[in-house]
Amino acid sequence: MSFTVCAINSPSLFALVDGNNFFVSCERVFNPSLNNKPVIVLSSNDGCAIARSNEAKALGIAMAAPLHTFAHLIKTHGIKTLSCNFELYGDMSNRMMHTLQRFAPDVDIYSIDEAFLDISRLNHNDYSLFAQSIYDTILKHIGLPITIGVARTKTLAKIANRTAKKQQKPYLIMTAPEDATHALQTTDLSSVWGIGRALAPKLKKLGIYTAYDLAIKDPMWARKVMGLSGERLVRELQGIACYENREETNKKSIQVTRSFGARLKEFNDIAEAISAHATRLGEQLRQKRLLAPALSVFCRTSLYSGSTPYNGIGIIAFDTPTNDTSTLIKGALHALRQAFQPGHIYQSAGIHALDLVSEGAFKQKNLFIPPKKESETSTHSKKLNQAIDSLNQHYGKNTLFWASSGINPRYQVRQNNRSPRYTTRWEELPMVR
DNA sequence: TCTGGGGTCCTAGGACCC
DNA sequence: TCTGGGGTCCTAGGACCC
Repeated sequence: MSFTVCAINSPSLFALVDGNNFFVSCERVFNPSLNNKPVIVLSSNDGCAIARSNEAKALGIAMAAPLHTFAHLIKTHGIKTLSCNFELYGDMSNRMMHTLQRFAPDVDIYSIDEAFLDISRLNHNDYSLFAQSIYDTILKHIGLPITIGVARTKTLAKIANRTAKKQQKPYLIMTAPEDATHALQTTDLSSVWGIGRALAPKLKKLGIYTAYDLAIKDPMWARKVMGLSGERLVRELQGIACYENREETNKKSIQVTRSFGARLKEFNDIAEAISAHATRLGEQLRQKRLLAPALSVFCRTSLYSGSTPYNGIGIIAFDTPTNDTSTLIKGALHALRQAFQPGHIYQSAGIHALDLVSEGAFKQKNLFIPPKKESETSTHSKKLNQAIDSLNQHYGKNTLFWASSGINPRYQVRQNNRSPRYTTRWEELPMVR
């Protein structure tokens, strides 16, 4: 096969670092009795599997499999099931990403457990040594096992990483195009980064079954069949980088969505959930110094109940973009009144803020609010939010909360077996006896 | 009893303008 | 009686990711 390599004087090179079974590995750091056992971390409400140890994968438990579909295996194989503990995983992720920054100046954090290191200009002689040293450091300092894939493009680095995992190696170096051939031939099309549910069957009908089959296509053909992203994908598979590391940019949207711990019918119960979501949204907006110009709110019934699902949506636009919790709650409840219809059995509700603007960039004032009044109220609410945020940061989430979120709310998620938040709560610090 | 939650990017089509 | 064509912007929805 003939690959076109990109410009010879500055070939790109990426290392994809990916935590192995990340959530399970985070749990094992603090609970070694989980080692070598089938372990599953469940989604909120303990609904389905969102992380599986290798032992659990070997039992045939699929990603996102609902708990009840493998309940019979739990007893017979002694599977440990844990409720998710995102406070712990988020903190472990921060530590891992921070450590990775020692190895490359440009780290693109792609998800909670993955980062692309742009190592184009590092000129290492031996990338195996480099990868091994990353592996050793993360294992020693953070306690997490990782896998590293090194290749000319992000898409190939993904494939290198996946292939290394399959071979149970800590890393795979795929710097020369010919190194990639075998990995591409043994990677199923549907495992390629960017090929999902819709494209895989479409391409298979056209006789493309592996990553290799796609890599030898003409990029312009791919453009016609799959659009711009298809063209880029084929080029990436051919070793021509189309995706650089991303600049750190502001988030464009934030959503807070939860399934309820029980099915809910009453407006007031759902209003409490939405109020709690709006509070969380406010915290996140303020932390990132962002403002929401508008919100959409939804409440929906279960997709699996048998009856026709209902999904109500309501929208509220604010006079001026805001991150004030009290304003967000009022607006969200107003929007919920549009979304809610009596008579349904609701399963989840959420709130979604789009088109976020940064606090600094937003100077424009609303024409219809007298400047003095506006600034007084906004200074007052700013101080209140700051006070609540700092109390909650210091003493733990929900030390102070808004009464509209309910004292003993019925929406509360079920978490029957959540591990302690070892690294972020003083009172949950691991004890050495 | 029981089926997650949080993101980004691209595209097609409509509205609108000249 | 005749009723263009091209451009931009916005939005909803689809597809993808973890």
